[in-house]
Amino acid sequence: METQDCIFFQLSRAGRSGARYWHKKVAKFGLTSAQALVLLFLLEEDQVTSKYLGEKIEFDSATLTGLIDRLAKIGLLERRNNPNDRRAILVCLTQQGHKTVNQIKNIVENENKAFLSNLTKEEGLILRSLLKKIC
Amino acid sequence: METQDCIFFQLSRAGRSGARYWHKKVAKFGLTSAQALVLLFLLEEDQVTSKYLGEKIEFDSATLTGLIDRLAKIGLLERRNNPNDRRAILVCLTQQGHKTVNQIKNIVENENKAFLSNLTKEEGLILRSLLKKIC
DNA sequence: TATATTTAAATTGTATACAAGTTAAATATA
DNA sequence: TATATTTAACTTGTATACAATTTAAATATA
Repeated sequence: METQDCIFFQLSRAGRSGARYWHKKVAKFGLTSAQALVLLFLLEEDQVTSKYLGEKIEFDSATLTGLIDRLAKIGLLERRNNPNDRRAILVCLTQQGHKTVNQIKNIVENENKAFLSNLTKEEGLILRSLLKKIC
Repeated sequence: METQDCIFFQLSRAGRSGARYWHKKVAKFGLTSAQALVLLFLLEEDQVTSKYLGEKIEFDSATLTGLIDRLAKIGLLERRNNPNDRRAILVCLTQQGHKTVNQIKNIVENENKAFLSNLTKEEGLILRSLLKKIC
């Protein structure tokens, strides 16, 4: 088997390729690709614990702590106390965070299409379903 | 569009999932997932420049410098002078490197199959061809 | 030939990514 | 209730990942 055909190589390369592409699109907002994804998830479900968010997007708790730190530092979200559990935090979009993520929301669908422009619509759907199946 | 269906998220997640899985399999050799991939490429084409290797596997030159450093430090490869170009190096497997990468070679195909066990053989082929198309 | 430009690696700095361990609070159990 | 266990987030340390810069050597051009 050629190493070029090794699935671990192919998935790693595709993940990096997507992240580089996406980063170029969100850099204008001062964001990394991972940060932009976190914000998009928070637009769907705000005021969630770090634990919940990490399970949703499959981010390690250590990774998420750093991500939240940096997004808080630039004023896009904030940690709030969780009244139900003093160990936990609530990750909340700020007003500025809402503004920024709405702009990202406006481009994400088109950038998905652009990134997959080498595929037909059907191929795009198949790719997504296969990726879901293996994760 | 749900963020779960964003291709940048899906590719990032799949890449991380594959890397975690592969790392578990090569950790017994004291290797990370990226290191094991680099060694597999060197098994196919040894004594190549860092530049060439980076283009082949789409690794940044800075990333590769570090990877080569660490693989050299544990004795699996070495930098040699390139007689044709004194700026360049030649990345070469050591005897120990050959020994280790041959053991990895023995497991990589089965681990590919195991990782993709949720897919049929056809689906696996389709996934690979779609990933190739977008990279 | 002398100078300018380009190029291969390495370096620096920031951000994931994740294993392992810590801390404080919640929950289970004696 | 007192103690043990579990849990959420954070911390620490190592390894990618990559943009930007530096260094030294190769190549192009005046």
